[in-house]
Amino acid sequence: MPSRYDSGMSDASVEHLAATLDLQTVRVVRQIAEHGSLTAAAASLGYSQPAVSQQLQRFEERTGIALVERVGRGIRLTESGRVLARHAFAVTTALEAAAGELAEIRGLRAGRVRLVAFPSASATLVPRLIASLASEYPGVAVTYVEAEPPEAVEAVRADRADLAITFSYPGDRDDPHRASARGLDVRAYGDEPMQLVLPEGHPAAESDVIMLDRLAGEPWIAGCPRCRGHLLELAGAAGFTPRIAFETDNFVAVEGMVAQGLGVALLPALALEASPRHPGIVTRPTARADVRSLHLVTARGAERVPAIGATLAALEALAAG
Amino acid sequence: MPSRYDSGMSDASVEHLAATLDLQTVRVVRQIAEHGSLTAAAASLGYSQPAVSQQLQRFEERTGIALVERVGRGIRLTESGRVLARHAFAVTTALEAAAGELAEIRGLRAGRVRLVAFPSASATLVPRLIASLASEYPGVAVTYVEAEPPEAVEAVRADRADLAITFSYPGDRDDPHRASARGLDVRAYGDEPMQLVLPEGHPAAESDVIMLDRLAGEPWIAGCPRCRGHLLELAGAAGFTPRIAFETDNFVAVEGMVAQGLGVALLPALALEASPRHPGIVTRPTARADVRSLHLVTARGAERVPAIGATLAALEALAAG
DNA sequence: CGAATGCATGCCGTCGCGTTATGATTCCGG
DNA sequence: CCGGAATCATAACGCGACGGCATGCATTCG
Repeated sequence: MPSRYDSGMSDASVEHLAATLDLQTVRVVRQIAEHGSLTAAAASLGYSQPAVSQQLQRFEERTGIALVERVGRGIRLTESGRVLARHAFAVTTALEAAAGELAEIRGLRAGRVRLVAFPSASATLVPRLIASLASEYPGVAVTYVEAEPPEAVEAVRADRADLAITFSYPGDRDDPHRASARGLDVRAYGDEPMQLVLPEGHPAAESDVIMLDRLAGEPWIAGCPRCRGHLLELAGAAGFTPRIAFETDNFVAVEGMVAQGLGVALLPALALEASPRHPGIVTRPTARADVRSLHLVTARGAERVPAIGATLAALEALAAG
Repeated sequence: MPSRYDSGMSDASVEHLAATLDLQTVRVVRQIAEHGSLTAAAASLGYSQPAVSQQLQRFEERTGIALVERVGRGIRLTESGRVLARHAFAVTTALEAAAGELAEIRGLRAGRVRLVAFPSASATLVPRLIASLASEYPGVAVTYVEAEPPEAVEAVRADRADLAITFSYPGDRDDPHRASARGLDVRAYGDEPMQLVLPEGHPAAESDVIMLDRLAGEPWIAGCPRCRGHLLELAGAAGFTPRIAFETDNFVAVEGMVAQGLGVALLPALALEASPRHPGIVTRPTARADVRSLHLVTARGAERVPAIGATLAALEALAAG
């Protein structure tokens, strides 16, 4: 014969109980344990007294677990109530720890951003960026690795980096705007002028700008594979196929070779800025003012990550300054 | 100049953030961290996919904290998301621990009940009660202390006991039904017959029941103060004032004195049951079938505490059996 | 014995939070 | 290169949880 004293749901599962435990009840019970009365708990939580009263009633009806019992004109926690209050401390403490860390990240007092950029940015753009971030947000950790555009984009996709600085040139078959960056955010970050590099005294250097086809017969010193692709693209448009005499991805070496009269080269402006101007060379823009485009690649929505947003903002400031 | 990349709420307080952290988001993020996709997290939580999608959006709008970023056709957690996921484990673990303990109590596999009862119940009612509880609910801890009714009620009020077994007699000025138990629950637990105790061979023992006034001239052996009060009350109703020859709260001693012919006594049935019948005495009910009433006193609503409810049910079963 | 205290109750408006249906991308296989 | 599957976002909608306020009831205190 069932007693009138059984709860009627004594065998409900622990999982279901955990799923129906709500934070409000946990907070309420914690405050009741600390203040001893329902009214004081309500005031402490910024609620009206009936609110917490109903909160408890809903919980008790839902779970069949009595948390408080009336005594006189007040209440006190039952055994279950005290048990929950004890755990409530652990729960709210863990939540506050989480909130603290999130606030640190949101306030840019913590966080990290993993940069990846092409090599010629390593000596110019990236150091300035890192210095700017470090002085403004000392709590944000910045890491940096070098990688050519295709690998850089892949690093973002595979979550090995947060922000990739890439470049592309018109006609580039690996243009980050195209398929390789599908599902990512790509921001244009301005254009970088291409500079022709000639030995001092080269006849073509007499004019301020140079038609590319004037150098059709020169031996060329090519850079990295993609830079070489850009050269071939531009030369093709100008109606000739350049004769590649040397190849190296070391820009300083390129300048040295040009100074030695071994050939001419086409270098992006950043590469030339990376080191003090090598003696014995001159640089001229192309007549068509050719450029390569810079891009910032992130996961979609990543600008809302404070550290990444701050990095994007710093990059904008660098471009403007 | 504010950048377009700032969140717009970077200085909101940690307290506010902790207050707006909700359990659903914590659970969702935990599942996303474990399953890697929003759809799988939804399935794991038993929700539809849009539900968790909106849950995340609401959180991000409320707090300005991005938890996920899109990549390809999927998502991944941001830095903040991973931080929250890490803490989410602590939070849900603490909640599950709480749920587990509550379920144990609800399922009567744990819990405690603190009993307090009057002395003559110690040897009869209480042992049977404890034995019954111990065999049916081995996980429930039972403690017991002896106290006379006024102190027993006070123990419940002061949270030194959960359940008091008390008695009262008609006209009792300390009747638990009255002011002393204000704000508590009082349940009637039947009546206990009062028995007159006479030495063997006493002339009044020849009849099956005894009119109290037949013993008006006898010396009386009184029990505890309240028992003495009951005797005075009944004798007063019968028209005489008993002459108290001895007083002791030791019921066995009372029986011994009666057996020695030192007087007669009025004892409750439970006191007589507590020990084997003392030789040389006989017991008879009073002609008016006088009784004292038993009561069970708890905090209001305490019957919903599983261990206390089970104790009440066990007491009912004992009374019925 | 009236005033004050503490909790419960009833009523009600709002909005959080689910659902289903549908759209927009992305990825994959033929 | 082109459907189809997979994944998340969006829209529309309904319900119930959850607040507040006003009020009632029991207890306690002066």
